[in-house]
Amino acid sequence: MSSIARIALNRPLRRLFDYRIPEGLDLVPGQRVQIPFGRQQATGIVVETGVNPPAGITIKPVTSAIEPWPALPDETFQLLNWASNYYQHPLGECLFTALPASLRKGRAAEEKPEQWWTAVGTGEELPNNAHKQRALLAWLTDRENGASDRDITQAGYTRAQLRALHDKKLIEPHSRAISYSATTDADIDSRVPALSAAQVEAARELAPPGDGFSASLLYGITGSGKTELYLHYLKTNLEADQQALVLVPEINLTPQTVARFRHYFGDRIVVWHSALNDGERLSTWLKIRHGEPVVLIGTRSAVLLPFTGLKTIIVDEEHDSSYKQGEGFRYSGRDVAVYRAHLNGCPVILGSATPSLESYYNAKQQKYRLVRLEERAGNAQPPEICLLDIRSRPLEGGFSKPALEAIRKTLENGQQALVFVNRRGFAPVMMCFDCGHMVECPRCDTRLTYHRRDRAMRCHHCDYQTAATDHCPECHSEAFKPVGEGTERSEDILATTFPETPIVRVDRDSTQRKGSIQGILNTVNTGKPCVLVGTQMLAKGHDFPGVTLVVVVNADGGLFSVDFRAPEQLIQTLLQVSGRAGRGRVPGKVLVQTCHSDHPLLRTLCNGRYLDMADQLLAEREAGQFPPFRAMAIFRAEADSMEQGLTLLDSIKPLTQARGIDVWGPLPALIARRANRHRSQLVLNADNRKRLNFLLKGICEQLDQRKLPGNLKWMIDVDPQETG
DNA sequence: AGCACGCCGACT
DNA sequence: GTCGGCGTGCTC
Repeated sequence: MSSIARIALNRPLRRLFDYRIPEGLDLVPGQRVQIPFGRQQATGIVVETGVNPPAGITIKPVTSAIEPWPALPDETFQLLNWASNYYQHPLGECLFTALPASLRKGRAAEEKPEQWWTAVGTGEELPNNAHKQRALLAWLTDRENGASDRDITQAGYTRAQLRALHDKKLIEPHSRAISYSATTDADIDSRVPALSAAQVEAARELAPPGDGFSASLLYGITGSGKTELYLHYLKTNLEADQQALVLVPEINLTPQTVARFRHYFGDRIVVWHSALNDGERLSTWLKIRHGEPVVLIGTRSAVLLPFTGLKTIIVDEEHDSSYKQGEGFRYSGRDVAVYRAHLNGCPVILGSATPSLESYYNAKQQKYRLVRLEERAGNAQPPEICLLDIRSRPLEGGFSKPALEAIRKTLENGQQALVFVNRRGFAPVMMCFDCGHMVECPRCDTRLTYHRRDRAMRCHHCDYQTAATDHCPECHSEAFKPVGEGTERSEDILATTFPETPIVRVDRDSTQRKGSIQGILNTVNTGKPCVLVGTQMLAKGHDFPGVTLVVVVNADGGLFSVDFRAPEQLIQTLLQVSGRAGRGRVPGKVLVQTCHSDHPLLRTLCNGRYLDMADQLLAEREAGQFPPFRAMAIFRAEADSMEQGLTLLDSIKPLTQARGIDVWGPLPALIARRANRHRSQLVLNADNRKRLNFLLKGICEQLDQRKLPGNLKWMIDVDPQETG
């Protein structure tokens, strides 16, 4: 009896397909195979062998194994199996996301040898006007060993010139295996980075590799030198034949960061991010797969790479929401990293100045060890944070008089100001700008959201809705508007108020227009007085030594959003943006405009201690029974009409009725229409993750049996980052 | 996801 | 007469 292999394909199918294994072929899980699939040939990945074939189907044989070894080694394969189940995403798509594009298509797992060229002719016969070709030929003649394609294009010549010379038989190609330029030992600092007393203390508390799984939450305030600590940790603990993974948010993977690591690890440092091309991807993937002892710095997807000797994982800025993939296979790089460390029996270090409530909660539950680093390196002082109540104050483009005065003073002192417009957490919650009143749901402890389309106010936790009013129901003021409106004009107002001063806008639009954030920031780097206006982008990564004042235009959107994560993100962003101020000699000041200066969270913000706020926020999450106290998942639907999605979600709602599971919706998503697709959602909030997972699996199975119109799509988001 | 099959409208 | 639109169904 011949054996059967159960195989996953890179298709959005929640099923596997069985194939006969031909005589003499040995297959193991994780191995790539070529298989006939319908009328086409496809690449598959072996999931299981020796299974019983289903009855009543003619089983085709595997065409061939693409290579004799598993592309996904055991530990990576197990990790992806776990993730497929945890996130309820089709296994095939999960497995294939761990392969570079060329391997997904079934191409050989080897690098294309680089093309090298040498000159063989003098070029006398070249036409007089072929200056470029003549120059390239001369350049090549100078190089006895020839030059590679890459050398040639880097020297400023083109492929067209190369081809022209080749056609005239003046140059000759050879292939040569890619040689990596080795960093000379002199380039590498063999010492361990020097640490301050506080850093030494923190380093001692981190578990060394070799002691099995451990997770540490490194709480290190801005400027406390977390990167030094990572370097020190890797340098002292990582053995010469071991691999390490350092995850960073995309925005933090800058040449400067990589250079800092290269200084100590030379060519052992390898990077992984979205800007790599297919060749670079394959090359790095192969290094990892073949167990080369690299230290890989990468973004989210790096956590899925086929390491075979992984001994340490570091997740920098672990609170960063970009670790969660927002579409398709919606995994969290941070959470997968923790599971991977567990699977591997190795340590994982989660670092942040503003830890996520999830991680902080795990630390409080003694699941993670909490390592504190609360001393700023050097002698920079933390900024002073003040609240500026704007109730009943006339605003100009969102600014109160005192805020504009503060900006004026700062400029007069020859310093720079940063204006932060908080758009994240912006929720269309109706608020009275005179008395601060907001309309709450009579049945839930939550604010109603304003839906402009039908001028209705709705609750996202039950089906309550009511018509929007023009006046404040409390004080009848006409200043009754959705929070966040009126901030668009911030830049204009600044330009007319301070006509002599450059106003530098930093947001998605302005950076796209001018190419890079760096160009925009040149004005700022001169140190001359100016005002920076921007969103999220300003909060991360960049240092502005000349900025001594930060004005937060409106914090209230984040305080009273329907999204339960908004207050956490607000606090994190405010602290990160505050960290931009006063990095030079002059201490910084932060002015936070709000209609709720008596809000307990904002009051705590003024002492600048993140963990105090995290404690408060955790208490709120517990009271509201939100994650991390419960496990959340969202069924999302997308269709050509809102009706279709809501009907589908309505039909699965009865399936979700179970003890310990709260169900909210179905409701239109906060962004109800995107690219002409109408989006809706059904939120599940469970007291038990296992039960939630079991329930999701059952519903998926049922939905898979149903015949749905082609335009109607549904998906599951486990541990959602955006709950609007 | 691909890809084929299928059934209706406007073209040389 | 047929070319092609995209709805529906299937892939071991």
